[in-house]
Amino acid sequence: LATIAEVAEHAGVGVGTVSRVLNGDPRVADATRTRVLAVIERLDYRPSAAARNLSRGRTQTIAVVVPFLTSASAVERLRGVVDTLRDSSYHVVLFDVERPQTRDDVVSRLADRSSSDALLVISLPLRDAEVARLERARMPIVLVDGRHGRVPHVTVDDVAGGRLAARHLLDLGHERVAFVGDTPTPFGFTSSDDRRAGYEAALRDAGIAPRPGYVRVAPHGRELARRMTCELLALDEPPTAIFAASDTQALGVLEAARAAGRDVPADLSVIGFDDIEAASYVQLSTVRQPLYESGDLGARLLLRALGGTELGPVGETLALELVVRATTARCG
Amino acid sequence: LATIAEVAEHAGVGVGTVSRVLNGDPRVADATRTRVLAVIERLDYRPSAAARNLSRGRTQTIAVVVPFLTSASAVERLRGVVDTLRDSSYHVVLFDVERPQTRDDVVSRLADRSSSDALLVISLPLRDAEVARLERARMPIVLVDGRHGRVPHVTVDDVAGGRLAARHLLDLGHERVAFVGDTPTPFGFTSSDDRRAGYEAALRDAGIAPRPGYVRVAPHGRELARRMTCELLALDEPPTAIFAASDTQALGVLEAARAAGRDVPADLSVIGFDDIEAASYVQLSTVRQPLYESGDLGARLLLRALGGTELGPVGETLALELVVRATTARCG
DNA sequence: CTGAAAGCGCTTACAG
DNA sequence: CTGAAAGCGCTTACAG
Repeated sequence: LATIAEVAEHAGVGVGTVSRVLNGDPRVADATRTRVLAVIERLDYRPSAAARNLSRGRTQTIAVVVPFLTSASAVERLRGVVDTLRDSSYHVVLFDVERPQTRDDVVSRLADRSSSDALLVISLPLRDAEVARLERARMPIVLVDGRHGRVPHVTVDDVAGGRLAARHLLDLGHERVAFVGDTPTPFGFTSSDDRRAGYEAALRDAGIAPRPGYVRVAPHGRELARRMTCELLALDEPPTAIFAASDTQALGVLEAARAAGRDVPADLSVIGFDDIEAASYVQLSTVRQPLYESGDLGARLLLRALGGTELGPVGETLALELVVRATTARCG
Repeated sequence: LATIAEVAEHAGVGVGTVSRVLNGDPRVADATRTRVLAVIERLDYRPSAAARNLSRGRTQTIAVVVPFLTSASAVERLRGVVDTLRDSSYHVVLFDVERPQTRDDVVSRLADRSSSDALLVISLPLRDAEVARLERARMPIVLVDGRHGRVPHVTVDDVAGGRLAARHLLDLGHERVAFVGDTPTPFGFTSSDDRRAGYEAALRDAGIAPRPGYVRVAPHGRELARRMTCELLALDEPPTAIFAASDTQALGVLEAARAAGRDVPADLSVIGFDDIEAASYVQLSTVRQPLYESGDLGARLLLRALGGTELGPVGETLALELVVRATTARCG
């Protein structure tokens, strides 16, 4: 309720001096500072963020865009971002993008320095036109789980990850290895496709011909993965192993296996991707990608950019790791 | 980059007129409006949020405080909040509170109309002094999964929920029923205690004397729940059923049972609380509380308050539901 | 070390 | 229907 003018009045100084005290400017006499601080305390004065933002031209705010409900992994990345930003002086404004329409609105509105100082985008590709507009607005950006030639980003090598998963199954003697993944999304994700490419490359390298019907895709989600698996298990020659493009989908695969009376891993090996928390609940073998760390690193990069460091179009690639638990075993 | 003054200049009008066009004020001639809109379009003009906030005295921002990593259920509530607020004109500023220290800082800083218009607090009790200060700042507040005499809130009846869980186990013929829950937290949560109270009441009603050592508490988390269960299972007379105060803890219970070679539900029945997504993965019986809906309803209440409706200290109590899956069965 | 004043970019009575 | 001007509450050169 109190304003800087009232504080100045009560302390018998000018507003400029109060402002200097507020901002830790050293050129204020100790006696004056003490007096001003006492008045601030007494009046329970808090500077208006809105006024400060306007006059400084900064908002101390970072906009974080994330497709929230879409995947458990996005939440994990967000945690990394929020944890890191908490110790900074920046606030996090959360934009949850579900529909492509919302995505477009949000991204276009965000190219606006008056509402946030910087932009962190999780698991959402940016179009060239959008990047251009953001650059024009001189808005620092970092992409987490996204890639763009002109924007700093944090990713993993999904193709290598797909290879890793498939090779694990091949090493266990499996030859009938199927893939369950995502259809192309309206947002333009490519992770699932990249993982499939890695899977196919690994099979090729092992001299195994691709089988028709062994690659299944549907919109992301456990339920549809379950259904695709039902179809796979009903084939004349069903797979002995399945690589799911995400742990969420692997959970659907496990569900279908259980419903079909297939013992995992005796009858069917299953491997996922991500290592979300639920993966360890069900002892799922998977390819771990550092989700939390990706958010953490992305936030750090952004803070560095806000600190004035020119990041350039750097891409940080985080390491993947095969995590063998109880859902994969030797074939036969 | 463009300002309202430049738009006005280019359109040959005053800034007031541009402002009126921006805000949909009807008293602008159609011709003028068209001309102004054309200039806005051409200059790619976007009003400065900071300037608007300062002059309107509102920020179009809702601060959401949530103990984020602490529990899967908090994330689910947050989803409900964010989903509902997305279709409003309000932005969500996320405050993730992990340490009690952070909690205090955040809550005290938040009593400030210049940085947000309203406050939504998830799973965090508010102290009287804090409520008083918030009221003084005339800041609308809603508590989700919290209770306070003077603040609108959304909760469930945890005592009744505890009863529901225990009675389910009793109905199945169990007499040696243990409880695994949380120690009092520095934040002052009481859900676990309330659920335990319900559990104890149900046992009492059934004429079953409380057994020493059957009630175990530790800080929230799967791992510690696992350890407590190990101890329970090592008792001379181990329980035949365990009620965990949350699904997260129930997952730890299941882990311990598996490690100890106890078949669930043949040797041990397990029931949780919450019905987080992972519960269905592992076929966990549980008491479902509407997590997403609690966030959704909380956000709606807050929007109503922001719309000028006086809410009063209403408390909305959502319904609980027993969900029987595969981890509970008849005793013996 | 400090004050007076301009400026940040909007909104909104107030006149006309 | 529209313009000129005050006001929102800070920050920051500019003088002194």
